[in-house]
Amino acid sequence: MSVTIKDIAKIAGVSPSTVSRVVSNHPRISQETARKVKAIMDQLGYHPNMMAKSLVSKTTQTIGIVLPRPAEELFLNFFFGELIRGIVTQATRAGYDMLMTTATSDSNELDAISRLVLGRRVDGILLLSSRTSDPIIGFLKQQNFPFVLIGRSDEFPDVLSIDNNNIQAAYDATGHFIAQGHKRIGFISGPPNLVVSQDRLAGYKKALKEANLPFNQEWVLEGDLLQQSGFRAMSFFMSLPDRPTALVIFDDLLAFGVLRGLTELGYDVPQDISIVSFNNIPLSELASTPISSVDIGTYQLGYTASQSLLRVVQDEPLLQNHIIIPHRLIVRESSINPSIRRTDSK
Amino acid sequence: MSVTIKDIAKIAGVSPSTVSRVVSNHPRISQETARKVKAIMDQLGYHPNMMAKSLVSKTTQTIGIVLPRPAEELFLNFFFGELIRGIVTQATRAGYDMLMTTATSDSNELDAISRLVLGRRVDGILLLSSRTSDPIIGFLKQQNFPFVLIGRSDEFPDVLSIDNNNIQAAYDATGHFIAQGHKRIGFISGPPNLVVSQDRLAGYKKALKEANLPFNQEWVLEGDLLQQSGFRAMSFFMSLPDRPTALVIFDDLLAFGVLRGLTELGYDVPQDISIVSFNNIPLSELASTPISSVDIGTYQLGYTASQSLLRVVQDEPLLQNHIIIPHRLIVRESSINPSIRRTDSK
DNA sequence: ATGGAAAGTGCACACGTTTGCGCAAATTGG
DNA sequence: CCAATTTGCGCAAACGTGTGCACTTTCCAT
Repeated sequence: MSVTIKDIAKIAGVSPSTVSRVVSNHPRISQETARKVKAIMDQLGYHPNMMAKSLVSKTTQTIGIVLPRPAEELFLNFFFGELIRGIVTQATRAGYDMLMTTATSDSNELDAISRLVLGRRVDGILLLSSRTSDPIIGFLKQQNFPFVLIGRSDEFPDVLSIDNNNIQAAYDATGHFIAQGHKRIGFISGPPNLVVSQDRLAGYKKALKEANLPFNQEWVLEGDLLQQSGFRAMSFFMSLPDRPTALVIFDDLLAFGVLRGLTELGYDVPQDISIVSFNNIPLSELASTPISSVDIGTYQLGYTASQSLLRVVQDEPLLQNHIIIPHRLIVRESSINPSIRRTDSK
Repeated sequence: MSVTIKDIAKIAGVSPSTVSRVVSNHPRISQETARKVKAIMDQLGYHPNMMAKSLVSKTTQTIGIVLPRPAEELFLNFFFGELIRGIVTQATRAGYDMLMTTATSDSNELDAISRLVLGRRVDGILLLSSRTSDPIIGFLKQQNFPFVLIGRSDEFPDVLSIDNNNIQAAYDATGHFIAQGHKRIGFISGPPNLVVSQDRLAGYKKALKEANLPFNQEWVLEGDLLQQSGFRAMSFFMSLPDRPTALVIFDDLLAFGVLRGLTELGYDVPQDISIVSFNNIPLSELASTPISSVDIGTYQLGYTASQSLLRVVQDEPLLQNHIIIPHRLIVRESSINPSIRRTDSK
C-alpha cells in the first residue's frame, strides 16, 4: 500500500484538501502548515498517484507515439531510433513521458491510436510517418485531439507538421550528379504511399527537367526501407542494356544494399556507378565506399515535433503551423566519380 | 466530452454496474442485456477511460523502461533500438503498452524510476543495463515492485534477469584468434561500471590463460559506446612499440571507429591487424571490411525480457529466474588473416 | 406445492485526487 | 474601533470505473 494524501492529512492533522494544496503550491496556504505537511510527506515518502491525478485533471503528462508498422520491420532502420531519440529527449526535458505502442498490422493502426486517444491515456499524439491518404488524421481531427505530423498531409493542409523540404533535397541530390555531367540518373524510391517518397521523386523529376534530361520510367524503381529491396533494385538496373551511371536512393539502408550488391557483382562505386542517398545515418560514412547522403536532421525533426506538440497540448501559441527542418547534402566518395570529373574540366 | 459508462447506462435503462459487467464479460449477465448494452456502446463509440480503470484496478497495462543515460548518447548505438524493438513487439502482442522516459543525468535516474513506480504509472519495469552497483535495484526490491533486469546483478543474485553468457562469448571471440595462431591479442572494453564489460574482459582473460598467453594490462583499454573512443583506443594501440596483431572489441560501433582509424592511417584489416567485436548490428557486414561480430540475439533479449516481466506482473509462474540467450560468433573478413592461416597450416 | 439454489440486477462505496464554495479568524484602512 | 477585505482551511462533490452485498426473480428437485 502506498501512502496517500489522506494518510498525510491524518498525521498532519489537516484535511486532504490542504495537503493537496500544499503539493500544488497553492498560494493560500500558510508557510507553517506547508512546512509541516512537506516534512511528513518526505518522511513517509509520499508520491502522488498519477492515475487519480489524471482522472480528475484530464491530463496525463504523456505523449503517445504509434509505430506505423509492426515494430519489427521498423526499428531495423536506424532512422526511427534517431527520431525517437529526439522526441524522448525533448519530452523528458519538458516533464513529459512517452507512451509507445505499435500496430500489429497495417489495418489495426487506427485501433491502437484510439486506444490511446479515447482511453485518455495520452495528452497528444505524434505521427511518425505521413501517407498520402491516412484515415488516422481524419480521426484525430474529428476527435479534435492534439497531434503533430512528422511529414506532410496533402489531404489536410492545415494539420500541424514538421517536415523537410524533400522536393528540394532530392533536387539537390540529383543536381549534384547533373553538375558532374551525368546524363543517365536512376532513382530508387521508397514505399509509394508515403508522401516523402513522392516528394523526393518529384524533386528528382524537377532536376531532370530543368537540365533538359529525359525522364525514363524504367529508371525509377520502388523499394521499401530494407537492404534487400536495395539489392533487388540494383540487380534490375544492372541487367538493363542501357543502364544509369548514377543512382539517387531513397534511404541509406537501401543504399547499403545497393553498394553491397554492386561490390559482389564486381562493379566499382563510384567508378562504374555513383550513388547518393538520404537520411545520413551515422554509419553511412563508414561503408566500404563512404556513402554520400542528404542529412535531414532526423534528431532535430523528432525534437522539434515533440516541442510543437507540447506547445499545443499546453495551449501555448504556436509560431507556425509548418516547420521545415533544413537539409544538407553530405558529399562522400560514393558520388564523386573522378573520371567524369576529368571529362568535365576538359 | 467522451462517452462514459453512465451515459450508456442511462440510455440502456440499466445501472452503471451492469454496463461495467457487460464490458468485462461478467458471467451473471443475461444474453439479452449484454446484447442491448453492447449495441448502444458501439453506437455511441464507447471506450473505457483507462485512468479511471487503473485507479480502481491498480493496474495500468503498461510496462516502463528508463533509458539509463541521457537518451541522446544512447540511441546512437543501434543496440538499444534493437532491444526496444524486441520489447515493444512482445508487449504489444500481450496487450501492454510501453512507457519510456529517460534520465537527464546519471544522478536522477532513480528519480525517473520512482516517478513511474510510486506514481503507479506502470505495472513493471525493465532495466536495460546492469551496472556493477546499482541503487535502482535495491530500491525496486525494497518497494517489492516487479522488474526484470537485462544483464546480471552480482549484488542481488536472485533478481530476475535475462542475459547472455558474456564470459563465454568473449572467450569464444578470443579463442577464435588464438586458434589462428595470434599471440598478441588486445582488448577494447566498454564502460568499466557495466557488468557486461567485466564479463567480456573476464572471458578474454580466461581464454588467454588457457592458451598460456600472458595477460598484458597495456593491451586493455576502456572505451564507451561511441565510435570516437574506438578511434582513440586504436591510435593508442598503434603507437605502441610492441602492438597487438588482433583486437577484441566491446561493441560494433567501437569497431567501426577502429576500422576507420586504421584505414585512415594506412593499415590493412585483417592483414596488419585483425578485429572481432560484439552485438552484430546489421551494418557490421557492410563495413569496408566486413566485421566479425558475436551475435548476442539482441532482439531476442528484449523480447524475452518483456515476456518474463509480463509473466511476473500477471502472477504467472516463471520457469527460471535467469535466462541465457545464446550467442554466436559470426566470422567475417575482419578476423581472418590469410597470411597467419598459411603459417598455421604449414 | 415448497424450499433452496442460481441467475440477474442495483445500491453504495471505494480508488486518490482536485476544486468551488463557505466560513472563521486575522489583517487592513480610514 | 469597526467595516471590509484577505488569509487559511475544511466540506463535499466530482472524475469514471469496479465490486461486495443484498435483493428479487426464476428455476429445479423433492
